[in-house]
Amino acid sequence: MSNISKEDYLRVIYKGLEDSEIVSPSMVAEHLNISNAAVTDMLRKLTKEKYVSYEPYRGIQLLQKGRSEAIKIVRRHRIWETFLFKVVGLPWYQIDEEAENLEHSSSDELIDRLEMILGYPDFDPHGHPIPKRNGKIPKQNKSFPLAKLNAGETACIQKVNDYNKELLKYLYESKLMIGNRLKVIEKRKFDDTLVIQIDKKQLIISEKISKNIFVEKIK
Amino acid sequence: MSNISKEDYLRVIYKGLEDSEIVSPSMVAEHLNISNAAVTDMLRKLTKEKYVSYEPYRGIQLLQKGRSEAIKIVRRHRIWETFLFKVVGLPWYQIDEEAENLEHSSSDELIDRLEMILGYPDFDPHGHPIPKRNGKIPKQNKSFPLAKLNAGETACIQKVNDYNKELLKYLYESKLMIGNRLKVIEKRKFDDTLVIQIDKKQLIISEKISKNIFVEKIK
DNA sequence: AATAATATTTAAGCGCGCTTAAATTTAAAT
DNA sequence: ATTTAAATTTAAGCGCGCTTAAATATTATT
Repeated sequence: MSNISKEDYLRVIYKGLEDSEIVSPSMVAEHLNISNAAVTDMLRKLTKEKYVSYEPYRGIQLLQKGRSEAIKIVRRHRIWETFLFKVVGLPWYQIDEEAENLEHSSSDELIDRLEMILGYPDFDPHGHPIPKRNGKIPKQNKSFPLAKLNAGETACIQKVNDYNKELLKYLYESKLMIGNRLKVIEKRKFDDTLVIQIDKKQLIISEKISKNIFVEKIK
Repeated sequence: MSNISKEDYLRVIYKGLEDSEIVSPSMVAEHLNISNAAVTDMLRKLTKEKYVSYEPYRGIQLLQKGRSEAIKIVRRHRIWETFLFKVVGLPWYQIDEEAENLEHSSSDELIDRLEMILGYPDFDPHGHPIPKRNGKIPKQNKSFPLAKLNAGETACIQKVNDYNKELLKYLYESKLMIGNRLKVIEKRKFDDTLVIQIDKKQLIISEKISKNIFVEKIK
């Protein structure tokens, strides 16, 4: 991988904060595939320039400047993902990778046009909200990892983590996609492996996968 | 401007060779807005890696490796330009700038899909041929700069140089676009300023502009 | 409370693509 | 042929984002 920019750091930090309270340097390093030392370096710069605040072992926080910058980048990323999926027709599991490259090379005007062509969508193909031009973020129902569902419960897939292409490919092939409904048949005590029913087929899902799928309960 | 890559150098060299026999380091420097010394540096690398051959004051030549690489980049660039114009709807004078950024961030698969969506066009919106996936380049009729046309002659605009956004904007506003027909009413001896007729209106065009417009004679 | 494991920072260094200023080469003009 | 102008290269240096290895700080374990 070539050069990682400030934008990548901010995106990863922002996405990290979407899921968990605390985002540590090592998490960032892992997502960007770089060394911890590199993250320390960049955090110093981002701190100096008031993008983030940071205390060792207490996690990274986005300051106003960093948050609004990150939202712009996430907006670009998710609009590209949606466009690549709906208009260009790239496969569901490939759009994240491609958008990651394009997001750094697009003017605001281009992004706005893509958004218009798409009809101002609220969510991207992986179920994540697309920030609006003014920074507003579409609201989503409360959701939780599929891993926490119990036997007998039914739910609907709201979003999935797109950290890993292989995971996405697996989900795609198993039809574990946004909006689909599923039911937990069995939850194995020891390793939290789930047996679920989706689309009239049964599927066995490890905890490593199910924790990346976020669902809403169905009343 | 941030970092210029090998790809930019190769694209500029290739495009330079489309128009003139000799491409010098200083021409490259000017087009990329960097110093001559930077070009010297990069030429050393490109020569060492067998992309180009080069003799001072005799111009830069593309070797096989460099030529095929350059063709790929030009292909990406021109497909993006066409897509941005026809599908996204960005203005004619803005697509070059935008494509210059996107061309470095696109997989071959993405480019191939865009090309398919466009219906495998032979030429981009500025009239330049789009190399095919296999490297083949659509043939064009012989053309020459509008500046060389004489009073009374009629011609058709085949392509325009897209080096400069302001130039393109001017051409756009004057309807000096691809395929349009024009007639030279008068050619002023001293400075080669042209008076032309296009679309029933008369236009006065300096030599600095007319040398960037390439036309075909109409029989 | 002492020790082990983990997270983070520091230090030194590297490759890249750029810069400016000075030196050199080639081409053009007289 | 000599001078002048223009193009090119060399030299020194810089900022960036990365690396690895070693040092240090925090948290977890016993």
